[in-house]
Amino acid sequence: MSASVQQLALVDCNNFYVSCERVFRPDLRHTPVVVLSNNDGCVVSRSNEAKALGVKMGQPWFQAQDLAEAHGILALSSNYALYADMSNRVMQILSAFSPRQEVYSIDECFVDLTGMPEPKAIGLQIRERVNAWTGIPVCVGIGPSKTLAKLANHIAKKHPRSPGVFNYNALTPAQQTKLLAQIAASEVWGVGRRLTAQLQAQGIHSVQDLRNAHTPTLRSAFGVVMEKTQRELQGTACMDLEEAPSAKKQIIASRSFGQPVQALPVLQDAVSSFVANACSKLRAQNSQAALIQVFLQTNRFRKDQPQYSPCLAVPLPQATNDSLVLNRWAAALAERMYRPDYLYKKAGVMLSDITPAGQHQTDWLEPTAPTQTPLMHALDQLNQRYGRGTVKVSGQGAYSAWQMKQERKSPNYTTDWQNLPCV
DNA sequence: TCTCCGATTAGAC
DNA sequence: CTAACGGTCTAATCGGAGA
Repeated sequence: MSASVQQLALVDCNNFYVSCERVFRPDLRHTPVVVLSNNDGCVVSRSNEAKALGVKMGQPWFQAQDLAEAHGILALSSNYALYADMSNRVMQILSAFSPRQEVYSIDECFVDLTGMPEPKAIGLQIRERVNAWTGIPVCVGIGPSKTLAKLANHIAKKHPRSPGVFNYNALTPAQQTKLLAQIAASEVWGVGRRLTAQLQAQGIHSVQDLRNAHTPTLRSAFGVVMEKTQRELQGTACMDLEEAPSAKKQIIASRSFGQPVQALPVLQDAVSSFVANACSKLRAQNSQAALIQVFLQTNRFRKDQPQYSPCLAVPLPQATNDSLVLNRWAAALAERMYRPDYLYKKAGVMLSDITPAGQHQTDWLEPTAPTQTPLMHALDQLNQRYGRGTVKVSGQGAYSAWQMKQERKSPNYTTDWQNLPCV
C-alpha cells in the first residue's frame, strides 16, 4: 500500500478588502469598487467590475482618476480594523474543518484535509459556510503540496465553469499534464515578474514546462528555491504547514506622511508613534530587541526636489522592549540625521536582533532591567481594550501634521459600537 | 582562500 | 490651481572586508 497523497486545501477570499466593505454596503454589490493602500496611495483591492474596467493592482490611484470618473468607480480608504476582524471570523470558521490549519495571510488559509473522505465536498461546504456566516466569498484549491494547492485555487477562481472549488488530486496524470500546459508559468507561487522573464529566455513558458525542466540546469540557473518549487509542482511537498506563527526576526513600523514634513519635532512625533507601534508588536510576541534603526525619506517620486534618505542604527547596551527607552534612542537618532533643508515624506523605525524577552546577555557594567515593566504591560492592556492610541508615550500624537491621508474610510462596523449600522 | 556580514534582490500579499 | 505612487516580512545570493 502506497502512502496516501496529502490533501491540502488553500482557502482564499475573493477580492477580500472590497468584499469586506460590501458586507456592510450591499448597495455596492454591482458597482465597481476599489480599496486604496495607506495614504490613499495605490489600489490594493478591486471588485470584478473594477478589474474589468482595467484598473490595475498596485496602480497609483491618481493615475486611474480619469477612468474612475468616466465609469463611476468608488474608491475607499483601507479600513484595517474591519478587515482584521472579518479575517478572524473566517479563520475561526475554517478551524472547524481540520485540526491542522495555517493562517497564511489576512485573506488566505491552508487547511489540511488529508485522510478525510470527499475533499471536494468539504471544499464546497467551506465555501458555503463562510459565505453564509460572514458574507465573504471564498474559493478553495486542493492539491498535494502548497504550490499545487495555490495553483488549484487559481483554477477555482478563474475557470469559467468552476464551482469555486478545484481538486487537483482528482486528475489523472494525463489530465494534469494537459492542464498545466495551458497555464502560464507566471501563475506559479514564487514566480514573479523577473523570474518569469528569465524562465521565458530559457524556453520555459507554461507550468508544465517548468515541471518538466531539467532539474540540475534549473537549479544552477535559479537556485534552491526554484528547485523546491519544481518538486512541489511534481507533487512532492517540500514546504511544511506552519501551524503556529513564528516570532518575527525584524519588526518595522513606518508610514508615508499625508503631506511633506520639514520640522524636526513633527518628525520626532511621528517616530515616537512608530516606536510605540513596533514595541507593542515586539511585546505581543514576548520578545526584546538589541538593535534599533530609524530612517527618514524625502519624496523619491519628486525628481525635481533634493533627495535625502538617511538611516542610522544603534546597538543597544541591553536588549529591551520598553517603548520609553526605545523612544529616547529613536528621538536621538532622528535628531542626529535631521537636516532642515529637506521636505520629508516618510519615516520609520526598525527593530532587529530580536530574542525572547528575559534572555539576557548580561553586562557586568550595566544594571539589569526587568524584562517587562508593569507600566508597559498596563499600556498594552489599555490600548488593547480601548483601542490603539488610547494611551500614548509623551510626544506621540502631539503634532498631527504628518498623519496619513484617509479621506474615504468606511466606519468600523464590527469593532466600534458607535459605528454599528442601524438596520 | 575562507568566512562573515551587510546590502541587494525577488517575491508574497 | 497643482500634485497626487503602500507597508511588512523572509530567504537567498552577492560582493567586499578581514582573518
